[in-house]
Amino acid sequence: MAATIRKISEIAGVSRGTVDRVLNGRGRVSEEVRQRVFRIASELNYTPNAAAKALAYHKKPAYFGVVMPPASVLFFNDILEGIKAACEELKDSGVCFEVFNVSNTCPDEAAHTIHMLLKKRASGMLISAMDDISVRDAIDNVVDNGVPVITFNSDISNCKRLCFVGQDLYRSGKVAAGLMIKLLKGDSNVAVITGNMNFQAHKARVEGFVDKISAADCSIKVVDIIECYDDYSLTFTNVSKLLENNRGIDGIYMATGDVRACADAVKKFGMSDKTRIICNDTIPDVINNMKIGIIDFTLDQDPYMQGYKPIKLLYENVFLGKKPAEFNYTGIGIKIPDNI
Amino acid sequence: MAATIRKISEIAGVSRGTVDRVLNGRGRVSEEVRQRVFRIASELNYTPNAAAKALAYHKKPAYFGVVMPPASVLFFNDILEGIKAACEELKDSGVCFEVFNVSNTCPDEAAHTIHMLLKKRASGMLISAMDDISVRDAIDNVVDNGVPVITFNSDISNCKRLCFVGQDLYRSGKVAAGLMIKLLKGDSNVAVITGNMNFQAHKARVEGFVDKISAADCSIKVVDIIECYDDYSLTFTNVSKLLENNRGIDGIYMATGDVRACADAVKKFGMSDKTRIICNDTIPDVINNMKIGIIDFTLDQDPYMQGYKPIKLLYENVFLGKKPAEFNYTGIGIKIPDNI
DNA sequence: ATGAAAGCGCTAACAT
DNA sequence: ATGTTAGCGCTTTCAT
Repeated sequence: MAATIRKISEIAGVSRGTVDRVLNGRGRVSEEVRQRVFRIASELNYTPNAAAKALAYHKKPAYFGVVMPPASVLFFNDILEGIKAACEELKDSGVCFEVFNVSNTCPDEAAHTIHMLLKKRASGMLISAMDDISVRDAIDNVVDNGVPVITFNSDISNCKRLCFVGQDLYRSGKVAAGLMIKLLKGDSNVAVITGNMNFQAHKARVEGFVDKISAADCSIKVVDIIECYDDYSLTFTNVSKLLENNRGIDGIYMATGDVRACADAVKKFGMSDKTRIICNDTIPDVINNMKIGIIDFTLDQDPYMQGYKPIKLLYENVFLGKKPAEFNYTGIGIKIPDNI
Repeated sequence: MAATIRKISEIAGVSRGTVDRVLNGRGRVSEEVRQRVFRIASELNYTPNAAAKALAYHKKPAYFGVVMPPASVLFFNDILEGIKAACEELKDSGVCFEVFNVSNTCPDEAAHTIHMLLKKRASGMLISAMDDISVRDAIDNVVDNGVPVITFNSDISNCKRLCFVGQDLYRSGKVAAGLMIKLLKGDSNVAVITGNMNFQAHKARVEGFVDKISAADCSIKVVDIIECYDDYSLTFTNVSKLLENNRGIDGIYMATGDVRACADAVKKFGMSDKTRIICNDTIPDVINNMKIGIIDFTLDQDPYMQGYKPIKLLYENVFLGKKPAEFNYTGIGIKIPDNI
């Protein structure tokens, strides 16, 4: 029989209310009783009963905030699906989540929302925002106030968040390389397009790709790594340069950037049969270009799970005291039109 | 505010006990009251509070049975992981699951266990067994007694089960074809190995593969479809025949069967560079053969989800009255060593 | 600083 | 056939 607050209170010779105060850090308990209760709880391997807690919180559910970009950033549509599904599952669990869409280019907006949520006495937060100092400071402030924070999709470096849920970017680059190796036989040249190598997130996939190609027993050469800063025309121009005059580019890995621009350039030069392209994420533009044979594979990062999992982890942490792993990587899915 | 049994009872002018009897079909209620209660419940859009239900069932949880092959069938290891995870999540939800491992070759054993579970008054069952008449009859008997059944991993045809969780085999064959098309350029010949074309489950993938190849604008010919009945030596012999004398086989699709036998034959003839192989499932033998370059891709059917999902669906159906979709297909994952 | 008790929505046992 | 009531484990409010 699992331990309960009642059992602990009987053993400790105090009331259930006191045990509740100790275990939930509500203060107003003598140090001696506090220690005794903690000791007994740990000896009995106490974990709170989720159903009882949920029922007790029924009238006034614990409040959580989710801070993320608007769904107009297409990719976040699927993340939102996961969030909704998790909330639905937890609807009788005594918790309630509110989503705040903030700009994904102006970090101050995120920081501001985070401060607001702390004021509103949120019991926890889920955050997907730019890796900026203002966001980092806001998060650290929240955590210092005893409120846990989980980052998802894109991590915030060196902050006090509880954990991160998202893709292992380096590994994703390796998968892309593994695929490229299967597609290209014999001596071949590939180019890599990314956003900005000064951003760790834009660099990681490139490194994974290059490392895997170097380590593999294959005759592929990475002939170019081009930063296009997520810009359409810059990408179009650069890819066009790669393809024109038949310079012998056999494959392109779009690590980060505007896939449509790349596809358009390939179409313009009629190189779709000669040039193998691997990119990321499963959004309409990519799907369409895969269907017409411009793009060979896209790597999916399971956005649904990137929404679903953080909600569950935050709930489990706050309500059940579970400690998540620091990094919760979502699967790296290889997609062609048939298995989307 | 969500409707509760109390609110319904007040509107209907009956006691909460009576409402409980109606909504849970415990009988001993007049037809007139029954109808009134149902009408009010539906008008208020009533759904039971999961936490309250869980707490009430705390002392005597509802009992569910899981009937499936032993974990010595390697593939079921991962399914069991999913089952365990789901059970852990539901541990305070007033339900309890017991797993029964039965032979996957002798269907009577499964049927017998199913009957036993009905006698033990199980509130629901999860079943993965041979598609045999004895199992079908046992399931129908259980369902006729008002106990829901969900099949998983392999479906039981034409039975009264609530739903199925597992792979869309036909679609899986199409994905294999999609990959083969990417791997083979120019005129090429592929062979398909399966178990027994009289079994719908062994036939479906082959059909998906062949249909996709036919529909695609490619110059691949399916030159042979060979039944090997999951037998090692038969598979080894047949694959050897395909490869010896350099008969121009460029690809092999192992739809169903002994992958190790196929890999061994390819090794024997030293054709690993020339012959592209696509198979199914992510088990040690397959992983090892992918790492050494014998197998190019394997298609994963997300066994973890095939264990996790049925548990959740059964719980949600019995406890929360949710109707699942009839077919719950798990993802078709394309795997190479880098993304396992 | 600590205790006592009501209540969250549902079930089950008992009473009528 | 229907009503009444005592829990399930936890939180919260009110006393002391």
